[in-house]
Amino acid sequence: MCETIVKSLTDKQSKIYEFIVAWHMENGYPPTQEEIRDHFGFGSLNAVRSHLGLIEKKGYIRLNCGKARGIQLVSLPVSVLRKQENFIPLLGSIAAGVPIWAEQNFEDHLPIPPSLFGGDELFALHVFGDSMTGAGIRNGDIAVIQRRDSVENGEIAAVLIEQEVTLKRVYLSSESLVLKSENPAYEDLKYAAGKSDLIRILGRYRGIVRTRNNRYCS
Amino acid sequence: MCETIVKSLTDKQSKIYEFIVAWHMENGYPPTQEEIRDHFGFGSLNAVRSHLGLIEKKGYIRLNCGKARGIQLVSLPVSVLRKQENFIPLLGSIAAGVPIWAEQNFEDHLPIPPSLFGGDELFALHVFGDSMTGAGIRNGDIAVIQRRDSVENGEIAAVLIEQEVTLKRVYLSSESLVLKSENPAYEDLKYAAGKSDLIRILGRYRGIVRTRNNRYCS
DNA sequence: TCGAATACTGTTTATAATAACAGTGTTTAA
DNA sequence: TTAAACACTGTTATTATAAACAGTATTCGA
Repeated sequence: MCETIVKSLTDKQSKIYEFIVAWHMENGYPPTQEEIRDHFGFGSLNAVRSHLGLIEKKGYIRLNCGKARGIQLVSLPVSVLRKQENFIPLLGSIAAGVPIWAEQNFEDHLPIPPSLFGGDELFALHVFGDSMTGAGIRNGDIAVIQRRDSVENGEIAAVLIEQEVTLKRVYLSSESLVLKSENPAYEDLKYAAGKSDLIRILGRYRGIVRTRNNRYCS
Repeated sequence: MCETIVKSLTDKQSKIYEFIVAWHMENGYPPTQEEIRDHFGFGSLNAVRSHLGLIEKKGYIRLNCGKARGIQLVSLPVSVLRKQENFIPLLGSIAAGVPIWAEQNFEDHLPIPPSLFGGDELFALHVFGDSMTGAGIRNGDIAVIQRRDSVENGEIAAVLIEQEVTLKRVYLSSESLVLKSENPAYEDLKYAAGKSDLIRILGRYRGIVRTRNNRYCS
């Protein structure tokens, strides 16, 4: 397959891209350059045009020359078409220090409506290892997580520990944070209250999807 | 809310509607009236316009007056939504002696494309009890099953035993059929080869879906 | 500190696309 | 059998939209 080199967008470009996506979801077709201009309050169409050109160069859209509303969303055409409410984003390895929704974290989309897991801000992760087998979560499962900065005591959460994402049961007291696996072979991880910034809670566990071959292939 | 009365489309209208949907999926934006005209070989734009007007009146699309490519697909029509490729039927209690696909067995539809579980003839079942916890299948999970009359030795299958559906690991030899639970608390079920017609294999286990509250609410 | 990339304003031109008017057969159901 | 709804042709006007040209100010990394 040909590799697509997807460069990261600047803030402005990102906002314009997001607007196009949002408009498309809202209206069922892409905005015109003028509609983009009006939304951002530009005085000139060329502000839009030059941005679109750059966004296209970076591989996020395709401009169909001469066609009205000829903006194709390259990377997520399907998700936009069938609307985000029908998909749960599947994140790959999550880079530390990067917002979780950052483009670079996305790996794929599970064609499952989030409503099935009863929540918004859902994402999915591959589960590696057997640290949560006691909770019926196994190596290769896809865990569905709801984005949260904190969770209830005793809840299972996706946590980012030293660049790695794992599922743990979280117990937080005034003096310490304890992460328990549901597998006797694993030891609890304890963090003094002060040190708890070493870990980052990504969200709360909401469920799993397990397919035959333990992996999702589209 | 106001009820929309969706009338059925004529053949021609249906073809045009389908074309719009297909074009949209292909290109990421709707076709223009001219593009529709060209596709159907009409000599006049008004052929298209009048059709679109009728399709709109019947509630399938919305025409955004004056806007280029202003065709909104209003409701993913039931025909598309209901398409089997987007759903896995969730069967309730399965009545003995009745074909598994019988209407009366249907309880709901999981809005998950069967392709995710890599197969056809898929259906889903609620899992009751903890007989398969050793395989990471827990009470309340939804098991995805592929309709089969027989399964490989050692595979997990949905079997109908005395009016009840359960998941078991199936071992078949020339003289007997053994159904094993993955939980030491349960004893194996053994059937002499002759008696094996007491049970009925419904299909092979393909995966599970587990939602927060252990049940699916639509 | 200097060039390259970015983020714009302003104007004009060309064309893509819809709307509106005026018709003709053909099917379909009361 | 007779409207009413459907399935079209043909033409022209109008507007929605993109493209092209010519610039300026700002940010940012080497």
